[in-house]
Amino acid sequence: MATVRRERMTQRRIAELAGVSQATVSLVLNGKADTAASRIPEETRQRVLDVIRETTYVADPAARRLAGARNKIVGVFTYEPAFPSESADFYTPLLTGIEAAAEDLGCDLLVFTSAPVLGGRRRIFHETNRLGLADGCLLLGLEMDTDELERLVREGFPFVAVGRRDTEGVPYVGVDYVSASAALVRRAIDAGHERLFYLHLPSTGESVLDRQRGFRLALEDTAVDATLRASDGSDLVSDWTAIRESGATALFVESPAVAQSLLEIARAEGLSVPGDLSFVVLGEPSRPRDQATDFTRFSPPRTELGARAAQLLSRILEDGDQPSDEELRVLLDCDIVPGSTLGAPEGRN
Amino acid sequence: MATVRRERMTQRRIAELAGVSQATVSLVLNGKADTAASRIPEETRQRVLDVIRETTYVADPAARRLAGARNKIVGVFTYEPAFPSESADFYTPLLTGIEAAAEDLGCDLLVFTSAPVLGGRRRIFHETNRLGLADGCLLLGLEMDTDELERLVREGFPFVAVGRRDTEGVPYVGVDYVSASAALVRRAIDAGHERLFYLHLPSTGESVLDRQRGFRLALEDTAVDATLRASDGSDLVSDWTAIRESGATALFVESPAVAQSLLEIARAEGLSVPGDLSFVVLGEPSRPRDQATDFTRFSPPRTELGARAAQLLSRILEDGDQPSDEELRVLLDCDIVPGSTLGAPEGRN
DNA sequence: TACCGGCGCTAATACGGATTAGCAAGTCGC
DNA sequence: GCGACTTGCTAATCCGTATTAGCGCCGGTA
Repeated sequence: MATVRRERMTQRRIAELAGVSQATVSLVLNGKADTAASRIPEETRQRVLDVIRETTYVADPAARRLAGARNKIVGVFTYEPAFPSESADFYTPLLTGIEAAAEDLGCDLLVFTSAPVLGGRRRIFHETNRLGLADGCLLLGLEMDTDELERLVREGFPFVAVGRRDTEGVPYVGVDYVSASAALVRRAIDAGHERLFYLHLPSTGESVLDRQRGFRLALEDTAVDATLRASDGSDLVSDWTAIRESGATALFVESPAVAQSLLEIARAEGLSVPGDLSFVVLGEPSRPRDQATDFTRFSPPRTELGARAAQLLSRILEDGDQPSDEELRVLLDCDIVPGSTLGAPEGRN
Repeated sequence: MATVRRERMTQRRIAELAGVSQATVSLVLNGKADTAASRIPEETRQRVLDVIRETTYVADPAARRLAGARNKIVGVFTYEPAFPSESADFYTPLLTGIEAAAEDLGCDLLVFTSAPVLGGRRRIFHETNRLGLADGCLLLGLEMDTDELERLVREGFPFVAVGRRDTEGVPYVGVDYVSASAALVRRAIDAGHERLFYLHLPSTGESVLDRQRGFRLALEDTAVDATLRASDGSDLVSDWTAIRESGATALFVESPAVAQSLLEIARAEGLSVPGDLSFVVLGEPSRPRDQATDFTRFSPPRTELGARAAQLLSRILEDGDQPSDEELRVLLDCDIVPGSTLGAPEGRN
């Protein structure tokens, strides 16, 4: 026999029922200790709270937001759709961390799936963007639009990028790909390789550039020879030709999928791995198919990345102590996975 | 030399810049053809639009929402955390479909990660629930709280459950587990099995009960003997004992993980599958480990499930024609995967 | 000339909650 | 007995947008 109440509960109705004013209800709910709220006696407070409990009233978040209050809503913007299988393995661990942190912090996640694709990439700022509903925002993606980042900084909208960003004033939690890449290159050099080849992605995203930086860094002050080549994996045959012509004994590949394909080509040609050719993957294992081989590689702590980013954003949103400049730009260490595709060169050529 | 504008762009400022009133700006942006908006001449409209473009103004979603407009925000409530690996394989396909549909519909997703766990399960209604921010909500989970569903119905909050629900007035998109389960049982019977065993989950969730219903349905008017037993998989030894004592030649198991474990036990005891014992899984393949075996099973169209649910919700939210009662309660067909674990009984006992 | 209707717009208000200034009544001090 | 202070609350305002009633003006009509 439940009465159908079509009208929403509001503070005004709560106030009527409790015999107080709307302001009092609001004060009971949000009042800081040092304001008028402190002057509301326990008895009144309880009366209001009782009514709220009976009516199961909850404040309208839009109204709160409009009035300038925080809502504990964290925006999540992904530069590509997050769930489809192509990108799922990239985003899922991040989202796992973000979700866990959000749950911990009592935040909801607003996923901006509606962002339209313009110029081949999703845009944050578009005519119906709903960024403003969130208290702040997490940005995920291999590459991000510099203009948009700058605009966010300029407008003072609180956000944290997942992945290191060059853009000034952008808070981020990233992975130290420079060190991790350099460490892997040094392993190869230590194993005796003198001629390396790096097949990297054509992107100019920070993480891609960082890997190249690390790669070059490890070569400094050595006599080791290296060839770099950009490839999107669409013409593996010519990639493979270039690799063989370089005479490299150790092949670094950024894309795990490409690495797997090249490995299959190598084996098909009768090469032994790592005897004739060592493989090192400077990318993140993703789809199961690419995990068929236990590549020598690194393993970025993606779940932690997501969680740390969410926590950083939450700190930025807090009223209290603001993170220092260093705390706003965090790099996490990347584990090295020894794998089985890096060995000493057999040096028969 | 970007001037630091701390203040947000508003319609009022746009109005000043364009030399019109705030109302005009709003009308230009949202005006329906049959209202005052139709009387704004093209010239003025363009002047306003120009300013909007220059300033890259976007409306504050909170204010829009407060003023009664739709926000194109679809709430997503999961009864368990959605991303962690235990449940990822259940939720991910659903979310894939939901995300795709949401993108298509221009909606954002509000994931209620903050819902606190009370009494072993997440609660929709809690002191700080932000359901109201979304236009409507999708509910995901194996089991849902009937009281909460009833309350949603009573309050007239638009929502769609993923999975069939018994609760009256609940719109859902579910899977026809009854038919799919019955079909698998009939296959077993057709293969010559006369003694079946069904190890089902102890849950009383609709999908779990539907499988039992389908199981029993296929037995009607047959002489086939069947044993049902609830198990949460924590005591496989006694489960196994019960199975063997029943003399069943075909074993139906709801949990893929439990099925895999039992299969290993069976093989360890020297039983051949499906020769000595057929296995049929009445559950959804989830973790990779459980996909080690090509079980005879069904395969619910989970991605489609998510997409259809999102689309249904969107229709409910539309102003136009409301879905009929039948359209509010959709059951999708479930594919049967022949697999390799169901065969004719060798009947040597 | 007085009236009517359409045009182009604006003033005013509603939405629900946060916040501040301040009112009325009581208490205290002297 | 009067001011000062405290207590317990409320009125009023603001947030940014959507929407409706309606104003002033103009051309046309009777």
